[in-house]
Amino acid sequence: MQHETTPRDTKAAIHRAALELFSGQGYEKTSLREIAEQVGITKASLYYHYSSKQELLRAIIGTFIEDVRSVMAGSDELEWSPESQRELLGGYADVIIKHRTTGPTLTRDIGAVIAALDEDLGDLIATSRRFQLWLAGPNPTLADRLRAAAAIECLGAALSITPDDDVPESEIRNTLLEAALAVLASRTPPTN
Amino acid sequence: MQHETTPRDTKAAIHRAALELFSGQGYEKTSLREIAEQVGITKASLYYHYSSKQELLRAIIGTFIEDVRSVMAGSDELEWSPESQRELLGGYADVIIKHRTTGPTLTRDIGAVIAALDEDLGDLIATSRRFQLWLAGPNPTLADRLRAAAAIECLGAALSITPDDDVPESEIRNTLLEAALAVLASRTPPTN
DNA sequence: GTCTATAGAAAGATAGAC
DNA sequence: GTCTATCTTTCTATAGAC
Repeated sequence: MQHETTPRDTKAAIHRAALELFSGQGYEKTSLREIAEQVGITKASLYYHYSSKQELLRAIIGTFIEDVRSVMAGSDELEWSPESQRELLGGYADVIIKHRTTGPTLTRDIGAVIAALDEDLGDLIATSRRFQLWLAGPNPTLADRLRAAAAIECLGAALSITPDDDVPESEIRNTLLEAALAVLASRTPPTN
Repeated sequence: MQHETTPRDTKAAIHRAALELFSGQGYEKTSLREIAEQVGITKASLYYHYSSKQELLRAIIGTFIEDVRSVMAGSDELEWSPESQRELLGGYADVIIKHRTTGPTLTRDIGAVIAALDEDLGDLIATSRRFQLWLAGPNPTLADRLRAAAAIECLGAALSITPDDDVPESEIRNTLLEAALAVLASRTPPTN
């Protein structure tokens, strides 16, 4: 309780400001000048803490990516069953809700995120594919895989809820999880 | 069959090139130099056909936006019923699938799209909100509205399917529509 | 750790000849 | 309608003093 803008952790302040600006107006449209301005330092000082704009982005999305991969990797060890399906999907929902503030940056600036991931990208894509396939259940048809994609997309709706809405996170989680499971269970009717 | 790069419609060629580049690497990361290069003209010539980069974006998303709004506006005239719900949701799916190539640009560069919409934005947001509320059914709870958002998100999965996949569009449509309806029908179980 | 100053590149856009 | 040439602005990033 000594300073207004926190003591020596300018680094954290930069992180916060960047996250806020990236979320609000996108990665490309946000300049380091703006970030520095919001923190109250100069661009040059910013470079003391982060060696590039891309590294700043990496720092922001890092924990999210790690959490997502960790959950998805669970599909490599868990045998498929309705119960494990529910469990993993629930874990996925938890991660998304936990990182709700980082979400917009991730979904919106995919291009920049992909570039920032660099060598970790291949791994993540492969893990994601395995997860989606696992989610589709045993011997999945094309439609099953489509449903798996849709179920994942469903959980993404958590990002479209503004955090200051008076909807408790537990209700968001439950509602969307049930919705995603309903998607997986849905089957096209006889004909149409 | 007189020319390689089509006769006098440079404008259409610019449109195509821009759509391709925007989809591939994003709006902000694509420069007018790149677009001009791909078309085989200079930047200056490009400005003869489109007065700004933003107008080029407007031209690209224009028909999509109009179609989406048109479908959503249907909720203002149709009385809610399970049948009309299915009908409107189906129309929404059709629009998304129809504009699949434009989709990535729209979802990815939201910031730029919002800026380009400018005065049409307010209208679109309002229409979208009414549509979502209508979709949630009569006397919707918060959870109902969440499900409506998730159902819409569901249909967005159509954009994540690469067009050269050998999945027929009709199957995509049916599968995702049933999935979205399943979301709307899903209800959280007793306790958890 | 923070600053001033600036390098170097690339962007969007315009003027005016042909 | 297309070009060359150029303006103006802004960006990321670095050098070096304090």
